[in-house]
Amino acid sequence: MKFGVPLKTKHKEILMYCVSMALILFLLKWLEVHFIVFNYRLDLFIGAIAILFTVLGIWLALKLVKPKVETRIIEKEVYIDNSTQTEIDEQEITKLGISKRELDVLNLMATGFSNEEIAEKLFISLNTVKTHASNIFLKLNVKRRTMAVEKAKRMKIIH
Amino acid sequence: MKFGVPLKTKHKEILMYCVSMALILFLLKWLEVHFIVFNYRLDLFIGAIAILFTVLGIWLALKLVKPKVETRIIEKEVYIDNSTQTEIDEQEITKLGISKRELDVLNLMATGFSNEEIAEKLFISLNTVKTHASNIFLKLNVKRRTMAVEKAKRMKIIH
DNA sequence: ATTAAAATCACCCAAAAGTGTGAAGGAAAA
DNA sequence: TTTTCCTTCACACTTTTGGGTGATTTTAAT
Repeated sequence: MKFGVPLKTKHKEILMYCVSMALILFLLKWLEVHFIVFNYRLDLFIGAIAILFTVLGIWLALKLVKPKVETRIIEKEVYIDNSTQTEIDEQEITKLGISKRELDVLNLMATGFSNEEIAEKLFISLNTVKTHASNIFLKLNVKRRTMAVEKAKRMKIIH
Repeated sequence: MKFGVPLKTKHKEILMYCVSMALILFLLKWLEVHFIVFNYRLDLFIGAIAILFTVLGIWLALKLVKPKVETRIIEKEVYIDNSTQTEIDEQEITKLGISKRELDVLNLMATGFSNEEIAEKLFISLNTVKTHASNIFLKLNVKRRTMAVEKAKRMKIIH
C-alpha cells in the first residue's frame, strides 16, 4: 500500500481514526449496557459493528491511499518538415500562462477535433473542454478556435 | 465514491464482500458459542470484529477505487519532404475539383476568419460563404473547418 | 446556341462552438 | 495554515457553423 499524503497528515488521519474508533466502541459499550436488547440480539449487534467498521475502513482507505495512476496515451501525428525544425517555445507557453491541460486541448484542436471528440479523448466532460477552450482564447487573445490554432502555430506553442 | 471497474466486475466484488462477511459473521457466531471466553470479554470480541472489518473495508476500497487517469499526448513524428515544402500542389487542387472561389474561402478560413468576416472580405453574402465552405468540406471529406484547414495544409493546398 | 460548371444567394433546421457565472476539490506554493 | 492556481463540471444563453434544398445568374466550353 502506498501513501500519497505527507507523513504528518497521514498520522493525523490515523490518529483521528483511532480516536473515532475508541469513541464508537465506547458508545457501543454504553449502548450495550443500557439496552440489553443487544444481548439478546448479539448477531444484529455484531453485524452493525461489522458494517460500521467496514464503512470506516473504506473511508480510511479512500483518505489515505494514493490512487493508482493509469496512463492513457493518445498519439498525435505531427508533420514536420526537415528544414524548418519547429521547436516548441516553452518560454512562450509559460509566459502566456497556458497550463498543461489547456495545451492538451489546444493540440487536439489543432488536429481538427470537435470539442466533443476532445472531451472523449481526454476523458473529461464537454463543459470542461469548453472552459479550457475559453481560457485558451483569452490567453491567446483570439475569438475562435481556428484563430487560436493559427496563432499558436505561429508562436510555436504547437506544431 | 466512484468506481473504475466495469459494472459486472463491481457487482462481483460487492457480492464477494457480502458472502465473505456472512461467512465471517457465521464463523464468529460459532466461535462465540464454543468459546464462552468471549462472553466474558465482549469488549475484546467487539474490538476484534471492528479491526477485522476495518481491514475488510480498506481492502474493499482498494479493490474498487477508480485509478487516476493521466492523459498524455505523444507525438508521432512524420517527416515530410522539404523540397516541395512551400510549393502549392496545384494538381491536388484540380484533382479534388476545388474551384478558385472555394480556395479563396479556404485560405481565409485557414487564417482564422469567421464566415461573416470572409463574406465581408470577399464581398459576398454569408450564405455564399457557407455554400463554398460546405463544398470544401465535401471535397476534402471533412466535417469541420478546423479539420479542413489541417488537411489542406497537409496536402499543400494552402500554406 | 446549348450545355455545363461555377458562383451567387435564400431559408430552415440542427449541431457545435463560445460566453458568463458559479462552484468544488486537489495540488503546490507561500 | 492559508492562499493560489489548476482542473473539473454545470447550466443557461448566444452566436457560429454546417447540412440540405432549391433557385438564379455568370462564365466557359462544346
